[in-house]
Amino acid sequence: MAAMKKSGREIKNLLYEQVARIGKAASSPKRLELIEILCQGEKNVDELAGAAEISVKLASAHLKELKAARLVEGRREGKNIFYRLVDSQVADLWVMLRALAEERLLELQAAMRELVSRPEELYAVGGKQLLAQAKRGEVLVLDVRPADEYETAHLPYARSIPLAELKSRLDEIPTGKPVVAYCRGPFCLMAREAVDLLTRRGRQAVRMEVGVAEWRSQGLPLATGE
Amino acid sequence: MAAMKKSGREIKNLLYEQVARIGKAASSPKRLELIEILCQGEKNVDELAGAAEISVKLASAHLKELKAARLVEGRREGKNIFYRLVDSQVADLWVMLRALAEERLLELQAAMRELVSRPEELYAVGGKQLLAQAKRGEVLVLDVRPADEYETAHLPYARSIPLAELKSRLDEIPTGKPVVAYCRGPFCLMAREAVDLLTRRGRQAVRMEVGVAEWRSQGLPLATGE
DNA sequence: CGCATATTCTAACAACCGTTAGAGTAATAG
DNA sequence: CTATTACTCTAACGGTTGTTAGAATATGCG
Repeated sequence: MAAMKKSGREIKNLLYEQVARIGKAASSPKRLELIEILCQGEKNVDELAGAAEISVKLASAHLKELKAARLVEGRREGKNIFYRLVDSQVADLWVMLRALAEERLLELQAAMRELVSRPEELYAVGGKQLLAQAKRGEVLVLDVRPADEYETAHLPYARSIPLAELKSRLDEIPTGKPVVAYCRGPFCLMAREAVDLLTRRGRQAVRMEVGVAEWRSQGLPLATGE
Repeated sequence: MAAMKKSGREIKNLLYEQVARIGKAASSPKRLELIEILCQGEKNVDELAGAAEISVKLASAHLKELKAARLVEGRREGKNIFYRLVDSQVADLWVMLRALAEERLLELQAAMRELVSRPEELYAVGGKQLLAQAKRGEVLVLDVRPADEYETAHLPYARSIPLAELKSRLDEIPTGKPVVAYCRGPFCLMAREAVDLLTRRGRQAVRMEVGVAEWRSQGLPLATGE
C-alpha cells in the first residue's frame, strides 16, 4: 500500500489522459454516427448497426469503446441489449463538434452542398419563432423519423409521419398550410426526401436543419409520447 | 470534370469523417494541454513546449495536427511563430470535454483528489456572486498567471501578481481581506501553490477552480489590458 | 554574405486502431 | 435438452499515430 507521491507533472499527465479518452471516443466517424443515432433514443445493437450501415460485430466493438469512455451505457432486455447516451451532455458534445466542424472545415461545407439541391428548401427561422408559428397553427411541423424516436422526444406541436409511411398517408397533410419537416439533424437525409416528395405532390414544404439534439442544446423545450 | 454523383452513404461517410477530424485532434493528452494553454492567449512554439513540458519538435508536430483540424492558427512575427485558438468556440470545446470527463470518469476524479490536500481551500461561490463581492471590495481576486496572460484576458476586478513574483510582492496583499486566487483552470497548479504560500504567511486565501476559459464559457464578462 | 535562432520536414520504430472472421456466451423458445 | 437469436470476445491484418533524432528551411543580425 506504499502509495508513492506523484509529481505535479505525473498527475497532470493523468488528468489530460482522462479527458483524451473522451476525445478518442469522438475521433472515429462510425462512433460519431452511433452517438448521433443514440441522440434520438435508445436502440439495440442490430438497429444501430442497421442505421449506421455497418456490421453488428463492428457496431458492438465501437459501442464497447463508447462504453469505456462512459459516453453510452447498455441495458439488457431479454435477448437484446439496448444502448443509450449516458446523459444529454453527450448529445450537446455531438452538437458542438458538428457545429465546430461545419463552421471551420471547408471539406465538410463542400460535402453539405452536394446534399442541398435546392437551397430555397431550407427553413431559416429561429426556434422560438417556429414555436410561435406552430402554436398558432400557421405551419405544420412534421417529424419524419421512425415512430419510436418521435415518442422518445419531439419538437412541440410536431406531427409524426415516418418517412416510410409518408406516401400512403399523404391525405393527412393539408394542401393549404406550409409544412416544415425535420429529422435526426443536419446530416440526416430523411427530411430532404420528405420535402422532395411533398413538393412533387403539390404541397408547400421546407426542410429544417435542426434535430431534437440541436433543439434541446439551444435550451428549447421538447415533448414526449404520442 | 465528370463529377460522379455520390450515394447518400458516401456523402454521409464524408460528413462524419470531417467531424471526426475535430475529435481526432482532441484525442491526444498533449494536444489537449496545448489547447488549454492557448486558451490563455497566443504563444510561440518554445513557450508552448515549455508549458506542456515536451520537446519543441513534438510540440510542433502536435500543433501541425491542431492546425490541420482548424482548431488553431499560426502567425509569424520575426523569428517566432505565434499560435492561437481559431476562435473561442475551441475554448468552449475544451471546457466541455473537461467537464464531461470530470463528471463521468472516476479515474479523473481520483487524480483530482490527489491534488486537493485541503478541500476547505476551495472557493465554492458562483461567478455572479464573486463579481459582486469583488466589485464591493469584499474580496481580493488574484490572478497568479504570467503577466501576458493577464493582459490578454482576466476576470473583472482581478489583480495580477504572477506566482513567480508572489513571494517578493507579498506586501501588496492586505492581511485583512480574504484572497480568492485563480489560474489557468482546474488542472493548473499555480493557484494551489499561491494559496499554500499565502496561508503560510498569515493571509486568508482560497482557490477558485475556474480559469478564464470556463468563466467566458459561462457567459460571464472578462476584462483586458493592465 | 555567413551564422545563430526558431521552427518544420523526413525517416524510423514501436504502439495502437479499425476492421473482419471465427469462436464463445447469454437468454429464450420449443 | 437442443436450436435460435443477439451480442461479445479473441486473434489477426494492414494502416495510422506518437515520439525521437537528424536534416532542412526561414528569418534576423553583423
